[in-house]
Amino acid sequence: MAKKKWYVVWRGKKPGIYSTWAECEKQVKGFKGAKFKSFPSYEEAEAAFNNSTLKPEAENGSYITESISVDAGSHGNPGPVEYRGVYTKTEEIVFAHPGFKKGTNNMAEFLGIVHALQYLKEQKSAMPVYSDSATAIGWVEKKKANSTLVEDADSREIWEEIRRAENWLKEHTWDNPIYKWDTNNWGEIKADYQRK
RNA sequence: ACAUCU
DNA sequence: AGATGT
Ligand SMILES: [Mg+2]
Ligand SMILES: [Mg+2]
Repeated sequence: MAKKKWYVVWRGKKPGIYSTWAECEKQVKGFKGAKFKSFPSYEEAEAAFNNSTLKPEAENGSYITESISVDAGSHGNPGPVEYRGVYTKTEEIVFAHPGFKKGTNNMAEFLGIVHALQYLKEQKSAMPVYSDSATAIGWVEKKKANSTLVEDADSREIWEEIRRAENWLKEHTWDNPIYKWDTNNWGEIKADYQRK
């Protein structure tokens, strides 16, 4: 038989350090997104539990429910695209674009974030905006959508909207932080179209 | 590789 | 299995 092990549960029903697999399993079974690992000594387990930075998939805290979450949907990529924003806490849809004839996933993710900033500025709200698109968040920060989509008759509409959005970003300020939605730890963003 | 879209 | 992006 192997030597005694210690079990750290970072995310489970009750996070903590457990001395038996049975106890650990109790905290972890049926808990979506559970994070746990065994250690050969209590010292190592304690260090790992406290040093949340050196965990397998380090994660701290959760998301802010008082926020807007945006997401894009498409039928093919490139293809017809749309975006929408929801109130994270309730999943209530607060805005939705009817769709563009042809665009890319990243263009629609970008337009969704910008629309959220415009909407929240109008509401005089500084609540955060969540997006699961690292690409689109980067484009908003640079105020430049670096899409490779060729502009033709079908994509002209979205390209014009992209230019309007870039111009709006350059001409306005906002107080809303834009955060990356951590899909791996939190599941699909609340604005997701559930097509996958 | 990472983050997305089908 | 394919495309959009850093
Ligand atoms: Mg998305
Ligand atoms: Mg989605």
